[in-house]
Amino acid sequence: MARIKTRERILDCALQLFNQQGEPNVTTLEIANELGISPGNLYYHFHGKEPLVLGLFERFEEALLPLLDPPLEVRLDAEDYWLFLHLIMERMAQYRFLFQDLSNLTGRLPTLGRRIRSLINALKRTLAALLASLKAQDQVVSETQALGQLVEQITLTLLFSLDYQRVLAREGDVGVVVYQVMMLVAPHLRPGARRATEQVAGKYLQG
Amino acid sequence: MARIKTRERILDCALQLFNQQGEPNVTTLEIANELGISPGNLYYHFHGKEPLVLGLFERFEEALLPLLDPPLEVRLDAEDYWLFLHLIMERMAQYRFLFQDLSNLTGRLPTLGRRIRSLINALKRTLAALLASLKAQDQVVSETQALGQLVEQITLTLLFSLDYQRVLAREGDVGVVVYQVMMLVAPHLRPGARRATEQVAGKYLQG
DNA sequence: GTCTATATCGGGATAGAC
DNA sequence: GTCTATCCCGATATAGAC
Repeated sequence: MARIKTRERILDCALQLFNQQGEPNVTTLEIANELGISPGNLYYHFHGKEPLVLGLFERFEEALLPLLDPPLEVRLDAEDYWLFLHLIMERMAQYRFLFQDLSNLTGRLPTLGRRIRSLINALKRTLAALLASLKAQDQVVSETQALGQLVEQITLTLLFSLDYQRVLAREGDVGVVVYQVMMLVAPHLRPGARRATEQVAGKYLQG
Repeated sequence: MARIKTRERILDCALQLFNQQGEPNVTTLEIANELGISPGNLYYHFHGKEPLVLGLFERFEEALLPLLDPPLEVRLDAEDYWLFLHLIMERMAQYRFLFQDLSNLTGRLPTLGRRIRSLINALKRTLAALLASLKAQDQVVSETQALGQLVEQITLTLLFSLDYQRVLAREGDVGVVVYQVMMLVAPHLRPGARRATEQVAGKYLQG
């Protein structure tokens, strides 16, 4: 049949509501009502909110993991780095509810916590590998200590910047996050690349 | 009488439990039990969790605001900046529950949201003023655009770094946050100051 | 697979005695 | 101010019919 399976529709709807209102503020009843199905039916597919969140996390993981296996053999430049970050952030923004209540979720669902940590570590490794590649080409001039810290800082920004924007009652734009990260990396680039990046960053903010 | 007023004891206890377990995971009943008073009594003093959170926020505001009125007339150097950040972070850490569920809290309690935003803005102004002062003394070399972004980045870090550490199942140390911010500012310092800072930062991480 | 109806449970609110 | 006892409600869980 052409109709999407109910299970998938539930996940889609839950994702939407979670993202809009925050996971703790959405009840299973609301999800059922929004979908026009009964609470009992929803319970048939997902025994509560917990498995729902886990189900959505699996989707997220599937979407993100392929990106964390970057083709390092090719020669890349700073532009590629921004593109890469943009793709990451887009996927994270699609599941932004996961990051709005990160400590809470990871605290309540230890399984989720472990898997998220492992995902974050994969992300850090990738970010570090790409930076190392840029350094090997002399695009990046900073020392290793500083770069290690830079990776931490980029990760922090990717994880929490949308949240930060929301707290400040701003729109929550992926472009802004990428801009922030560009400005974060810029001081570590060699002077020429640095100026170029700061200019591109300014344009990025509008688009 | 020598005994602390019940109202204050409730606030103290709530703060402790909120910080340990996260505000959403603590019930008024738990607080009452922990204190050895009845739920009814607690309700007599605070009609629910909402006024409790507000009450704690007021305390936090009182503790932080004096710090956000820095003596800009005196000549300061980078060292003073780190000390200042350290003091800020210590106070924030004392009320860390506020930042563990920031979007949630500000979403649920619009009043709190407004006041937190205003506090964040005061913080940003102060951070910017101090950076400008360092720039006036040629300690800082970056352009204004970059410095504006740096303020955003420092703010983000102060607000979310403890949370980040918690998600990674680390200890949640104020020193680590200050270290992160130092490494964030370092690339904007003139070469001499930069090296000095990176060295001090390394030591800071242990202490 | 999907529905309706009901049970359960936990947290918050509240009355009234002391 | 503080206690005990109870009520209320929203959310989740579950049984059983269709």
